[in-house]
Amino acid sequence: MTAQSEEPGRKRDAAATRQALLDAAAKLFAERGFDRTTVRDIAKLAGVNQSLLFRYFGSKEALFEAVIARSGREQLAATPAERLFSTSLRSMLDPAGQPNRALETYLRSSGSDGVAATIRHEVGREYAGVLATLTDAPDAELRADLALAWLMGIALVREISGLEPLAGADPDDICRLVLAATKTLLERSE
Amino acid sequence: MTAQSEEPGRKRDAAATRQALLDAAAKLFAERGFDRTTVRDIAKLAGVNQSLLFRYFGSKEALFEAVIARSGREQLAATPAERLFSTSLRSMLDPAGQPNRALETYLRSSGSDGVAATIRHEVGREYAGVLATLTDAPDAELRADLALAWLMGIALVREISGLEPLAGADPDDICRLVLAATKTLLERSE
DNA sequence: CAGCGTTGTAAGCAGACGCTTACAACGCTA
DNA sequence: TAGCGTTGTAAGCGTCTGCTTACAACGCTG
Repeated sequence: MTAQSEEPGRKRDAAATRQALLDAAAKLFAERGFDRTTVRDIAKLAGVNQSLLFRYFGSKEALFEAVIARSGREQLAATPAERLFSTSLRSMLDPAGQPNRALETYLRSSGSDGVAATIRHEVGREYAGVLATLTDAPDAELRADLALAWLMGIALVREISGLEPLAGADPDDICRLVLAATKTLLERSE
Repeated sequence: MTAQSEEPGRKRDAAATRQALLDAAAKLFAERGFDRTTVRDIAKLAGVNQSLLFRYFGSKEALFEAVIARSGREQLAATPAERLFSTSLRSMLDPAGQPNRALETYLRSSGSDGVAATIRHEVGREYAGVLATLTDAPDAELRADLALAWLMGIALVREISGLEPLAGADPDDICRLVLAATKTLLERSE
């Protein structure tokens, strides 16, 4: 646990290797989900030997947990509640250059079980918890779950199924329709 | 291609074996999706040797195609357009004893590619096409896609993620909220 | 500089996967 | 009843999976 040099051009840098694995895993888990990402792919993208993945993280599931723990709460912490829905919607509609891919990872790992399922559950609960603060209806949490479900469904049908015209539609048009419909769900009564 | 005896208690009955494989595959594909269902599981549930699966269907993908082709268009043919959304919604909310699991299969196979992806695409297009007849808005098809996306998202979050309170909510409550919100999407301008 | 923990590499293990092959048992027809 | 196509079985092929092991290279500390 001594101080580590930060200069580039290094070899034998455990911290850099860990980070490379984390970055590679975040990218691949978001693109393919947990099951369809192999430890060999992650190690190859990170440019390191695959056995190091197990040395530093113990298992593929533990790596997944580390990835989600890092990226999952970033958007929640960075986005005010009243903008979370539209921000997340736009984030999923615009695949390019989005730094936060927590929901994408969530979606593409929806078939997995084990620890991956547990983590998915927690991420979903946190998003829904924030969305629930947007309405004062007695069933606020159910409404929030339904809104989140729509988000996931749109991303599912658009990015995974490629259903037209949704897949090629203008994000603005989608936002307009969805936000109009969710007004009855998430607005305050006052 | 001669006539086949239909009496029970038979052995060496190719038609019955084919049907057993089809039934077993339909059940498992709906429950686990394409990738997570193995040909060994299908053959075991059908009570036949797994090599017969390849004799009668050629490949796992071809079996999937046969399953979808059979069950996919049943609900579409049996349900009038104006009831398709609520019927499908209730069908997905009530997992027990539902004869039609086309959308469930669609959902749980969302991670697969290859022929499975193509078939998914077609099933989605057919559902959306019917839903699009419910509104006379110029962007009717986009609205239909969004409605279908909500269906899929609700099923995803409810049955796969198990997010509460959605997962344990009364189907009636869900239907009420969702149908109220989709009124702005799918109603006619009369 | 000797010793030793740390970082990295190469090879391989056991199991699961889709699919194929070789062959046995059955039953129709000539 | 002899022949032959059909139905079913058992075994295994090649590949991929997550994960482990054995070992080499490095660099700090005594």
